[in-house]
Amino acid sequence: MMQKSGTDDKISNGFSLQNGRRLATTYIECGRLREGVPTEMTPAVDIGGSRSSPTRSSRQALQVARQLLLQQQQQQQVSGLKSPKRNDKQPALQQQQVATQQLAFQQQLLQMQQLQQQHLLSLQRQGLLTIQPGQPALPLQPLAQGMIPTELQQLWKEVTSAHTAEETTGNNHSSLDLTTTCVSSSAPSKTSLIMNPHASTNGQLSVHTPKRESLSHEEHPHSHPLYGHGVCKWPGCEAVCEDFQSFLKHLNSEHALDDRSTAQCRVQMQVVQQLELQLAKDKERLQAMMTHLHVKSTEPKAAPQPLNLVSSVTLSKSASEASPQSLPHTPTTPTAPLTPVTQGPSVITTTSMHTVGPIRRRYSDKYNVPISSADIAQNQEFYKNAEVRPPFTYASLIRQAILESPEKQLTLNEIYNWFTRMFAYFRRNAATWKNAVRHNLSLHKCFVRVENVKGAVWTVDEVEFQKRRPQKISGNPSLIKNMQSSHAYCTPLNAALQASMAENSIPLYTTASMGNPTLGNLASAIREELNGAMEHTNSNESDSSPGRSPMQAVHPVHVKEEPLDPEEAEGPLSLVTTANHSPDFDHDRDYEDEPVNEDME
DNA sequence: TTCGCAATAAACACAA
DNA sequence: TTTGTGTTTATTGCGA
Repeated sequence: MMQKSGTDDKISNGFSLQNGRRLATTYIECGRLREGVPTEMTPAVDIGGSRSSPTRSSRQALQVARQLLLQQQQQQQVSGLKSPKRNDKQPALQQQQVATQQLAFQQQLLQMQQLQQQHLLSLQRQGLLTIQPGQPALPLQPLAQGMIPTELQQLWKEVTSAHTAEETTGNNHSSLDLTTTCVSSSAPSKTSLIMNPHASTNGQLSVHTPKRESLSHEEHPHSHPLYGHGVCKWPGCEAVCEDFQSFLKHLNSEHALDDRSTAQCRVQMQVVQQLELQLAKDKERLQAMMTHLHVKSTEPKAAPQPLNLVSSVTLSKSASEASPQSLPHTPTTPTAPLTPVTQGPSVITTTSMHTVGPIRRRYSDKYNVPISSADIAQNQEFYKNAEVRPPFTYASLIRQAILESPEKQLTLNEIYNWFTRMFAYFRRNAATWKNAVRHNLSLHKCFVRVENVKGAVWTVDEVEFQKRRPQKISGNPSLIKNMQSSHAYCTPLNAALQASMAENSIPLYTTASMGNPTLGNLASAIREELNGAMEHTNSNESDSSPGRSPMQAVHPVHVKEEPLDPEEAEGPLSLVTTANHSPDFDHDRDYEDEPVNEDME
């Protein structure tokens, strides 16, 4: 998911081979120099304005402008080779020119400051950017450095015109689109600029679908990240290009490697940097949240935790620090993952999951719930990509696999395939879990072997399976109450996320990832736990009498998606049954069955 | 402490 | 003989 393609490097490489590299190099070097202290990228010109008052910023901007102009004067006096604009006119003329430019430049700086402040505010308002104390604002200084006033003037003209046009047209991505505001096309040139294809598409940052962008670019020789729908997608350009050839021509002529393009590129880099920074911060926040939740859930006891999502994270992080005894590894050699797990939507890096080899572990009985398909879309991608052990018993997983099949029966091999398909975790240590699968199939009476024309298939005896259910949460009132409140809290959230997912026909994690990638999982996990608790409470009443309707016997019971009255926890529960293949899941059935949820405690 | 369950490991039998 | 499938037993850990 992370397009860690190294924006700096790409652009740096591109620039270093092209004309006009001076500016680019200046910027890159600037960035490198400031790498260690990103929060001080703009010590003088804090265009973020989140910390300094406008007055102060203006004063600082003026100081910077003066310094820049003085530097330029000195350079012109000393060498006189650097700037193409520099001529050999008399010093008086120069000074007059400089004085004029100085005024304009100062104004430009101020205006740019204000403009970028507006953008930042807009970003902040929409939650796309969080500038915290100590976090760098968009650095203006690198932008200003190395640019001569006339260039800035032109750039500023373009910026303001584009920005005005954008505002009047109500461009809905204006908040993100700092780069769009920076350009219109009019510069001559000769060489093409290597842009990071991940960085921008039509001025919009392709943070959500970077892979698709790059792939399409590679797969189709005539596709280009900067070209689409017959339009040049160079930020702010949108020139109509009849075909790809004319686009290339346009690209080479209008967006060549000159100072203007360089400046645009740098602005884009800044935008990307900010977004990456923000992403990193959100990731960190998520980790902290998960760690916190895990810690809270294990505070009362020091026993080793089941290797679920949360514990995986914390274990992997603390494994080296904590006592090794807490993780009873088996003597078997930990095998490397058979298939490299793609960095999916999950923010949990898979590398952090690999550290735990085959471990003798067991899950809390509370996980022994039948897998509901209601929230499966939210977790399928997660378990498919993240090597996280699904918090379900083998029996539950096998049952789910079988029930998902069109004929409610699977061969052993098909069950294997389901496991590997649905869970990255089961793509390694095959011998172990396959043995466990076979063991479970044989052991549990709920799995019935049926001789078929094509061999033996396995089916599920739901009545038998349900008999196992009372093992779970034994109706601990406080626990149920706890989960109920959680459920009541999460239900609206989950419902909203699901609605969003349904609207967009996309997995929920994608939608959720805009805000918090794990909310969907968390909500569903809590809900599933609640379902399990409720079901058990219910089954305690009904299990003794197997007079359930076939539907109830076959399909897991679900708590109605409404905030529950806490008082109901110990009393009769309002329950509705949900078909295993609910309509809201059917649209996902193509993908290959379903994953399970409850990935978090 | 006991009991039941689940995970894991391993041995074994059988068939293709 | 190898491999896959199926069964069974033993051990361990956890929660009730």
